[in-house]
Amino acid sequence: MKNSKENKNANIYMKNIEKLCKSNNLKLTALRKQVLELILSKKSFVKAYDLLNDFKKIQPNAKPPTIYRSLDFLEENGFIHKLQSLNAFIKCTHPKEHDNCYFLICKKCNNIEEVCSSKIDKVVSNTSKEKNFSPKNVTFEISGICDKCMS
Amino acid sequence: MKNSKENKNANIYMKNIEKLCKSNNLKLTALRKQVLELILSKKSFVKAYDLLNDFKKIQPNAKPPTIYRSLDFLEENGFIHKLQSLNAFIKCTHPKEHDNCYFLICKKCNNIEEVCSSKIDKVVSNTSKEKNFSPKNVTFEISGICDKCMS
DNA sequence: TTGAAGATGTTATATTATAACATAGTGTAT
DNA sequence: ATACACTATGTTATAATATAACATCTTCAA
Repeated sequence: MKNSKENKNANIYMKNIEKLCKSNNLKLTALRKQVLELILSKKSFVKAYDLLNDFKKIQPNAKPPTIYRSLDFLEENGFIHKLQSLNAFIKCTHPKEHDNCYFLICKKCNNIEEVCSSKIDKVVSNTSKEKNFSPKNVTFEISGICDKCMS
Repeated sequence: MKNSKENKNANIYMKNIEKLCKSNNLKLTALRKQVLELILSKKSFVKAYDLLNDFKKIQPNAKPPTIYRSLDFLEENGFIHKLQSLNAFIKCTHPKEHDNCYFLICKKCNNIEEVCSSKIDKVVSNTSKEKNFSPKNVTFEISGICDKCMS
């Protein structure tokens, strides 16, 4: 039963988020939790309006700001990422455990791999020192063809 | 006379683009050239619809596809970059001379610094080998506060 | 208990981008 | 030169993404 395994993983993930919110004094409201649950239920990234349509099944009068505000909260607190090159959203694989990460985006199967590496932090911090630049947000996305789709 | 200096630089830049198009058998049509000129006339990035409004001064019946098609051509051939985190476009500082580069985006003054570094190529190629991923496009944008705006 | 701050509801609209089809220009094989 | 295939541009319409602005409701601390 793959689905039940996925549900279990999503449950574990959500418990972790709840704990993080508690310890960071963040309000994981019912709305925000529902939106996050929908995002977790996806195998890959999700578009805001697809999420809205999903959410309308729970709450038929939902509107774009409903979704976008929750996305803002979830992103600000590092629970999800926005993929800028796709205008899409995806769960963070290890919330609050890392700073920067990058994404391998397969154009064929739409699979996303989130990679955390100290190398990218080094590139960012080295550049920043060199240029006297104070970095706040990093977007690093590599699109191409993944292992599976190559063969 | 700062403007005349900038015009001169834009002219030199355009001569180079013309040469590159000739040698790469690319059609730099009047339309594409005009759009590129408008982009070159900007100190920083430009949004597609601002470009459209500018362009309407030359050709009042211009429509979004007019601009987007030219942007596509210019981007595909490496003469401009799309800044994914801003939905904006900016000239490439050294067309056809490099593969990957990244951008330091100042949130205060909107200045963009294009940085080319072999380090990013290394991160990309190392990751790709490790993950057996075949990279095609790289988006790497760091937003923050620049040197000037820090002081 | 009240009132300030934050969260959500709601309406409207702004912004970004592309589909689809018509027309015009360009180059090339005959 | 001509016709025909290909590319570029014109044009209409609409899709897709995102936010402004204001109303109402909650929450929680003073």
